Amino acid sequence: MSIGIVHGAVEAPATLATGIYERLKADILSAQLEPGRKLQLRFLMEHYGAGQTPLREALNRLTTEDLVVGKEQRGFFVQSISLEELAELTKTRGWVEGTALRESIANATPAWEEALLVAHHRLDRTPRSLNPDNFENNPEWERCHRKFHALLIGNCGSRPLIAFCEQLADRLSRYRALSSRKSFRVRKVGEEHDALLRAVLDSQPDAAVELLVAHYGRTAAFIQESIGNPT
Amino acid sequence: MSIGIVHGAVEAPATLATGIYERLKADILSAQLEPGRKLQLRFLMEHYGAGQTPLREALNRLTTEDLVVGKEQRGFFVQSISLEELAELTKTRGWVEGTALRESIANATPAWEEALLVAHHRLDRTPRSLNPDNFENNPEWERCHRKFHALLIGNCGSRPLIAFCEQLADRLSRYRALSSRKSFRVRKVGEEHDALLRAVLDSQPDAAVELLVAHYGRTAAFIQESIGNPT
DNA sequence: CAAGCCAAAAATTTATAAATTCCAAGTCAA
DNA sequence: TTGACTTGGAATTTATAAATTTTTGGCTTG
Repeated sequence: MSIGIVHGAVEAPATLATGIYERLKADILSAQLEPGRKLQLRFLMEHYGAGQTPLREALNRLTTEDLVVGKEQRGFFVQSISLEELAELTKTRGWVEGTALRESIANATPAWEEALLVAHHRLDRTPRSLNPDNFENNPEWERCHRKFHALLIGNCGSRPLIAFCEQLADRLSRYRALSSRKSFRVRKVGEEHDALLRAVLDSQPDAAVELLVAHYGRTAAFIQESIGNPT
Repeated sequence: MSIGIVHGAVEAPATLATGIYERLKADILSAQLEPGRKLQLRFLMEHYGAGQTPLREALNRLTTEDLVVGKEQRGFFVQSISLEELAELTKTRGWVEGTALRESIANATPAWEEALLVAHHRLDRTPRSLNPDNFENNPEWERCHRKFHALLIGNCGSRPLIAFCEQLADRLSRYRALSSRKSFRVRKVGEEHDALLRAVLDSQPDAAVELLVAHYGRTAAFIQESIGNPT
């Protein structure tokens, strides 16, 4: 999910199909298109203002990413969610990002450590909520958070692994979006990031991986609770 | 790359697009469509006997799997290969299948161990070459081999991880196809599989993972040699 | 009440049109 | 004369509109 920013301006996608793809993906990840929903072409054409071909292409790409399921001859649906999948994704993310983080630390360079430090600083500075009283999700914080985590594993030296981690993060972000829609309570994660950063900069892979896995585990438990108990 | 066999008959894909997708994927993996080749719609339409839309859908799916690259407004190309990617894929496969195998062993059940035993037996029984004198790749052996390796990691309890392993195996199979095209020498892998099976059945995860990683490492070295030195 | 048929809706595919890129020939300046 | 830059047309990709299947849900009929 790369954000195409060039000199402050959003780079226009060269083709309609990729534009639709990005918008559709964003709408699914933010759960504006809710899990299980049927994606009828007529509706999509009207909603996104495009013909069938670009839509069909976008849907096919998302199918490979498991965000959309295509039942043959019966149309496309937003992939449905389940507590089981949440657990499976979290478990897998822990394993995979664990090895990626270990490799990243093993390959550590000053430049990487400094980038990590900066990303953490920015994350720390960015307010979690747009509104100090009522929680209102701050997309800028989301970006910083994502960037920080991407950087943690980004030094592992395997582009396929990084891409897989991104995919897992995408699939999990849908659960987070649903959670924050139901519950206005917010978990404090600042300390967890602090400890993680310290372990990484101190070259303590075992501790770092343990902290990372625990971090994801707590997020999953939090989400599970807020989704399981409808408010 | 699931082979759709039901009661001995190949299940016909419900839609043209998925049929094309499977054929195109097979042709890319077997390197009949060579790396870097431009995939012109006119040629594909003629060659696969289909319209543009199903082809376009297939290409878009393959794009997400990194088997095809789509340059915007400039068409589609078979993903090119490089020794660098070979190394990266091999390394990643070792890491990921390593953790998957560990989990599989941790979750071991009698049924799984027996399935593994059977798969190994079948692999052992199937001749590597169709022709005893000159090497001629036996697709049945390929299937058995793949099945054995899939089973090894298939008990890990994470469908996303299994899917990722399959994708890595797909991307690597292209290199193997190119290698066996250039060199008629064949590596003996029977003993490696034997040792691997024994370590798994003896519940020795460390040894098993080491054997698996070494197995993939040797395969990569073999391929690298035969591709690097054109015969 | 179940099975089968018919009409409407929806997905898939083909055919047509529009937009973009590519290539080569030609022009101009150095 | 050479090299870089433009220009026109052909080829190709992308998008829209129309046609073809396939499914679905209701209705009739046994």
